[in-house]
Amino acid sequence: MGTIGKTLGLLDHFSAERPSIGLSEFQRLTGYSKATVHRHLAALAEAGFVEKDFRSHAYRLGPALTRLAAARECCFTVREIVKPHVDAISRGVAELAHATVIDGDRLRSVYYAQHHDHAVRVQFSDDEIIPFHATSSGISVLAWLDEDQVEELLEKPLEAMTERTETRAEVIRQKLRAVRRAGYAEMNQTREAGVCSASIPFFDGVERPLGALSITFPVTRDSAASRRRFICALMGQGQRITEALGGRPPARLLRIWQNAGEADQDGTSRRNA
Amino acid sequence: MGTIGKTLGLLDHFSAERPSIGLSEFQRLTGYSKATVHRHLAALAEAGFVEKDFRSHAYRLGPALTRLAAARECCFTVREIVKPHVDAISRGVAELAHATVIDGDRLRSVYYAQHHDHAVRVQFSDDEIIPFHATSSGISVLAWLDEDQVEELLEKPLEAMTERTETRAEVIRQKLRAVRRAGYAEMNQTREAGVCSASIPFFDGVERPLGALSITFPVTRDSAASRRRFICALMGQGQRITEALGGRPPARLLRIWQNAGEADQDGTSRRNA
DNA sequence: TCGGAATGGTCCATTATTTGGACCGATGGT
DNA sequence: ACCATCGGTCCAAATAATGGACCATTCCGA
Repeated sequence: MGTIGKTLGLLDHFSAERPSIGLSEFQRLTGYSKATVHRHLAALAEAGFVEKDFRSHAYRLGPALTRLAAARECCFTVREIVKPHVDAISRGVAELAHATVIDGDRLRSVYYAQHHDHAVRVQFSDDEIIPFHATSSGISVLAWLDEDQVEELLEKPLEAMTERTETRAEVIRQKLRAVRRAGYAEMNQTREAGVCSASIPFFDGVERPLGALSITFPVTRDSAASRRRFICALMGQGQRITEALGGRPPARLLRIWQNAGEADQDGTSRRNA
Repeated sequence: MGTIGKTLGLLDHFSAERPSIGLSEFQRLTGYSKATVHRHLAALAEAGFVEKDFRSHAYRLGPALTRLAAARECCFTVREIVKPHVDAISRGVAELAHATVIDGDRLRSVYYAQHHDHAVRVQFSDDEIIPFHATSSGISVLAWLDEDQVEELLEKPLEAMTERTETRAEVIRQKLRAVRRAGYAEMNQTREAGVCSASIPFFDGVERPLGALSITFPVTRDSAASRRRFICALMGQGQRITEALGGRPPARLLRIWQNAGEADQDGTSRRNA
């Protein structure tokens, strides 16, 4: 790795938990000599990527990052970032895939890709209301949201959108625990009769859920095998879509996804043998 | 300048207006050889600071920036960034200084610093309503806001908070033009009887106004000389506070501030001579 | 009050990396 | 079919990065 890589690597040692780092601490974290670390930090500081704390003590992330991130966001909306991943999912499983983001007390659709292989397919329009409690997207997001925020949302009365919609907060809390363990959420006709869905969440840079990626399909195509395919496809994109958004999934979730992927590999090879 | 500085310098060529740049274009922009530019971009891409467009064409800002910016924002609120600048202003002019940010259709106070030199001083509390049309902060922000957003705000009925509050949209539009030319806004008892204020806006990374920095003082201390002092102090912090926030003021405003600063220098030296 | 062990920071000869011109294949316009 | 331009690669020469020794300051316990 070249000098540039090393220097930029320094920035990765900052996080929400470790917002400022001193010279010696950096030396220990990186293994480079003090002089090297100091020169790298000086160069980063020169460009505004880090800044020194008041009495030239510890270093922390600098304003240039905010500026550049704003420039990126400005011409590169969530929709565009998410698009290729939604398209990939949709192509992969030949069903409706869509991405939603948190917008106050509900989710907002940012992009969806319809697939045209099936005569029977789920219709979808952009301006539909997507409540947390009645959709797999919502549940997969809630599962990784701050407990306080979850409670705030569950306190309000929950609308029963179909006869299968769960409206009891305690049952939903239980579901969230199961979803956290499973690494994905699936729902069967809780929002609209005849429609099932499966979802995984995606995250921002500090492991907060931003929204969800989901597959929506008619109940007539629901089976153990198809659900397995859908969930596998979602998990395959999970890490990629979060990274594309500049985010980082919780390590715990990442492990679940990876284990699931390996288990599936094994299954596939056995079937092929 | 070392290698690192050159590499990071590449990122500065991206902006809202030029969101993606090809290899040859970079070569022209920087003057470096194609090989050099390519290697720098490859290193940046490796670290996620830029990403290549679909068919390995142009480069654009990468997800790592979003991630790091989020980490920075997470432990480093606007309040903390703004604080030293507000304190500096307050100390410098011995008056109440405060910073506000846009919050929907009004401003929200994020920090203020009271000064205790005067027996008579403006009282201020955190939860006051700060409407755009009746405050210098609001006017200075409006002056640099999207025309569409300005119109949206001026369409609503404007409350007369004192007998001097301007409520005619057309007169306010006129005022905004004057404020854009002047580089600052000042108001005399338009929000509260006996209270004057002067403000300058600060900006995000793509030249959108975020909020304003202002000095608020009793009308009894209003004079041409004091106003001049206040405005001079504000303009002196203008660029710094925006940069600390990771932002960039419009070039046009920057020129106005610099010219004003130089003019004042001249004035001072003449007075001292 | 003192001394030791942290801390942040600098210097310089050695070392390893960066540099840019020449060169290659691909693409697109005329 | 041509030429211009694009992104990308290679390698000897030029240059910048490296880290151990060293210094000043601060902090902490005796």
